[in-house]
Amino acid sequence: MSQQAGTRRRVGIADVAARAGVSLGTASKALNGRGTLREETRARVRAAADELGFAPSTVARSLLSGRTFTVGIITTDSYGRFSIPVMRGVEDSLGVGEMIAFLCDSRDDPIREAHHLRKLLERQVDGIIVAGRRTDPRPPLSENLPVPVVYAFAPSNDPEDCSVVSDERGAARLAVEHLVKTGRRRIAHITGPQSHAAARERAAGAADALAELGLAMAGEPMFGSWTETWGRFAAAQLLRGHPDVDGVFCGSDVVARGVTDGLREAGAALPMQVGVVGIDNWEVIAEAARPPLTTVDLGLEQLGHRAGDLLLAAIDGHPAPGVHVVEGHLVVRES
Amino acid sequence: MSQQAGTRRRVGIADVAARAGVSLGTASKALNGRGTLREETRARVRAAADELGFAPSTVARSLLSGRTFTVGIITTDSYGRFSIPVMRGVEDSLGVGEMIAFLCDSRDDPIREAHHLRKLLERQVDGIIVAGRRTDPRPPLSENLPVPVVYAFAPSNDPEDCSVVSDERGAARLAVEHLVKTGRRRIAHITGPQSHAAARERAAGAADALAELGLAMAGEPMFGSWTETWGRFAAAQLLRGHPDVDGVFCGSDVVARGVTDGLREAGAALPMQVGVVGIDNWEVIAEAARPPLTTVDLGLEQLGHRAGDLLLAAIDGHPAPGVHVVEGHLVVRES
DNA sequence: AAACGTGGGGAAAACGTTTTCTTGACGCCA
DNA sequence: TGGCGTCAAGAAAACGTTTTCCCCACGTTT
Repeated sequence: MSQQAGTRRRVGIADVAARAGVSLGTASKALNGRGTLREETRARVRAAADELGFAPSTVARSLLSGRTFTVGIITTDSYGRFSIPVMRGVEDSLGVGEMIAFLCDSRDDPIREAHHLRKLLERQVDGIIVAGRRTDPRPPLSENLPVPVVYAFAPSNDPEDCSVVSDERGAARLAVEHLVKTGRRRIAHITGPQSHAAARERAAGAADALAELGLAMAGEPMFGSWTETWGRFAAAQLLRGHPDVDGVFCGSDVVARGVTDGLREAGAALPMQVGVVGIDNWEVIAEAARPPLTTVDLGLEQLGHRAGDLLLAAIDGHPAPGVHVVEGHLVVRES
Repeated sequence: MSQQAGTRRRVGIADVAARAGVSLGTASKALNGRGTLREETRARVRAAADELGFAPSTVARSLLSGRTFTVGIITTDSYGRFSIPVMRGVEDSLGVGEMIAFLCDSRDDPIREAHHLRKLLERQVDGIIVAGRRTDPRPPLSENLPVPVVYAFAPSNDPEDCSVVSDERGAARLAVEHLVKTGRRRIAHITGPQSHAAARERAAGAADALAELGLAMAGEPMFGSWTETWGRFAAAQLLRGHPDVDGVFCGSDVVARGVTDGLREAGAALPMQVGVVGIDNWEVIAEAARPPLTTVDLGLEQLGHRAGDLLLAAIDGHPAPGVHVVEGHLVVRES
């Protein structure tokens, strides 16, 4: 139990072998369940390992096997609302395979990204996940990498790469269908900047869903920014142009929150007169809104989990190139 | 340039040596600037390495040196508002030392934490950073670890450990002083649950600062929860009990945002009649408030950076046990 | 001219595992 | 009784570096 006072050397498998009175190789086999050994011998080795608190060096093991059981996660926004749940899902998925992840924050800087990539390859990671903060497609990491790569949230613009994305159009459809189901008929759309693929996709999805239900959107989609300020402003403007609007689908929870405030302060009764639905399920925003926001959860954690699973499969030699879509789900609150 | 079509083996230093016509050891010395070699030889080896795209295997290097140039970050809330900037700072600090971090999310579960710890030690990390999501002291990771540990944000309750914390009382002081400087005299405090050390410390700091300025707090500190709903409710109640209040220091931006809404809707003119200051500088909250929130930034990224620096120093044999405090700074907006 | 120092570079050990190959003992069958 | 198959375990190679030790050739000094 007690450590020798002097140099505290790492206890290696050689120490275990010596204590159990067997050779080095035998100890290895005993601990890994390989080879043919007497059960009594195995037990003796295991006991010795326990007594010494032996933990095998992953480094030595990696050197031999060429596998490190590590992956790299390169994220463009560590701060982000989006990459965090994705990372959480990834970690969850990797954990079952006894893998562990290196975290690299590229901060949207290609130079930092290249630097991180080099570091990861030097460390011989078994695979890499690239998590973006916007849904817009991004250029691939590099050509001819020696390890598999999975793009999460922000897909690669090479369709041969493996990407996992959220179902933006489906999310818009869920939101619109909820509004219609709750009796809304004159539905407007207030969202973020048109330069963002997410805003465009959600607008298109909403238009499609409305059309299929035989409805027309109340006015054109209102593109602006992902801010509450824009939501408030747009809501007031909307009410002036379309006083009879009874539903607003917003491109994000932040916008939706601004919209609820804008509508309420312009005299609309929420949720009776106008229903509002957002996207993101960002709880600190959605729950504090008045009324608390009904919203679509994009399932980012599942997305990350899926990305991890796909990467593990690719590492095991079963790559699944192409774009994989993860569905979201509606979270009904009071708006 | 072009790869041989067959097995794509990793290019090792042996390949470089062969190409440069020198021995393995010489190649190593040339690339690492060790030993005494002719400059011409060094250049030849470097050229060969470049042509082959040689990248040394960190794994092999680690095996020999016993150092891996990796650290583990164990965080109790990957989702979190708090650990993210901390991690960002840590990564920043480590990057200059060519180190890289493993990310482990313990989700506040001691079992997961122990599991992650084991994984990290197996991988022979050079050090560990533990990042919490609350400022309350936490039990140390484990006794007698073979690597240095630095606690960030949530300190260890063993004062012999190395912890880095934010200056909660100082932050409260900054907020109160700002209110006083802008002419407020009847200042109240609305904050989160008394069970949180952060709420208690900030309240104590505010009381101290007011006392030093010869003022008394308007009423007792109002403890509640870290929500907007509580902020709104408390603001209305405050105005009933102390109609002449002209400043509110809030324990967080979320609470402060609720307070601004509550005050405004109770008829107070902001920021003329009542000044409000928060803590956190959570931009999405603070900037969307009306008026945009003046708040104290706790300097979490610097905190993380500091933690990284301290860990690197400890790894280099210069530990600095004890509690290290990082100062925040005021961010003046319009409230 | 012999001894010595030094610059330049090679050979081999070391790190801690896993895995393959080999060896020895024993039992069974002819 | 001899040969063969099998079970158990040891010996050694392998992974890709770094580093120590050693050697050789050359120039300098006495």
